[in-house]
Amino acid sequence: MQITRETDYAIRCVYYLAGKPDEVTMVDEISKEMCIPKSFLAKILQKLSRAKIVRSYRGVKGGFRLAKRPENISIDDVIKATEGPVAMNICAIDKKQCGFSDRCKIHPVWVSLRKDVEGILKNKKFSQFIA
Amino acid sequence: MQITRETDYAIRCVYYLAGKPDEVTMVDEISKEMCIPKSFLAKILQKLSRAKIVRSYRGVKGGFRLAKRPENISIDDVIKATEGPVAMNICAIDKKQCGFSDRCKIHPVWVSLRKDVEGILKNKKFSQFIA
DNA sequence: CATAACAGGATAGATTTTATCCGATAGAGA
DNA sequence: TCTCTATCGGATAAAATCTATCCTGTTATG
Ligand code: SF4
Ligand code: SF4
Repeated sequence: MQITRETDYAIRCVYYLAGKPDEVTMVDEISKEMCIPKSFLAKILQKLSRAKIVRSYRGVKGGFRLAKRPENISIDDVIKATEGPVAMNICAIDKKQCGFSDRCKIHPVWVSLRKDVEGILKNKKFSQFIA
Repeated sequence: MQITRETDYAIRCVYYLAGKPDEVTMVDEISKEMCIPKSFLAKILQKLSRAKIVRSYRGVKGGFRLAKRPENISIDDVIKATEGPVAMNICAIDKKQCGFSDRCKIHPVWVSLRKDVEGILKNKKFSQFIA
């Protein structure tokens, strides 16, 4: 029912980077400022990087920077990057995941709820959270 | 992000019982009809019983029956009984669960989303699902 | 009082979560 | 070019949670 710590960290991390979208920031700084275990954060940033939410810079003076403007990154994007699509039940993503779905009257509840929640989270852009 | 199998089973189980709200049904029957492992279901029914969603009858001719009318049982009630309050993040239930919540601009998103989702699920009564 | 059916506690395998570590790689600057 | 720094990516693992089963005890029926 809940997002994982990993995803929460990811959101906090993007939130921090959104505060200085033009600077390259080291893992170590984000880790300290946002209270996220450094080695774990490094792994999370790799996922965000593959999802094109952040860009990485290696070597001396390296670090991370948002790959897009904060107004073009939603909370939903970050969740997708770390733990896949939002859904409150397996059948909301893929009906076939449940052998019971053909006979199931509850199924549409999850499909519709997913649509609602996804819609809300897609509308939460990081530009809204900057201090 | 997702409800557990246990909760899905619980919902299916209440759904089945809602189809015959005045009969006492054995675990074995629910198990077979709804494709739920019997011993697991027995445990789940204990939780539903403690939550006053079903009533149990012991001894010969025993089994389970809804403790209320289907129109007075919501999906939210069942989720609460098996895995506690609906929330997409720890801080949506209790701000203090996260040491970062005082400084956190994302926090209100989860509080508001929780309210929305809870509202939707509270409105899904089992009377709506009867065939 | 024999039997049927639930109650509740103990247990355990599988999976997921939450990390950590290390060798490899790439870039900046001397 | 050489060195230093910071990320990359894979391996690893402890802890927590999920999923499920079993067994003993209790209760009610006929
Ligand atoms: S809601 Fe119905 S279709 Fe979806 S997982 Fe549960 S039983 Fe299957
Ligand atoms: S959203 Fe903010 S307050 Fe909530 S858990 Fe994450 S960091 Fe903490």
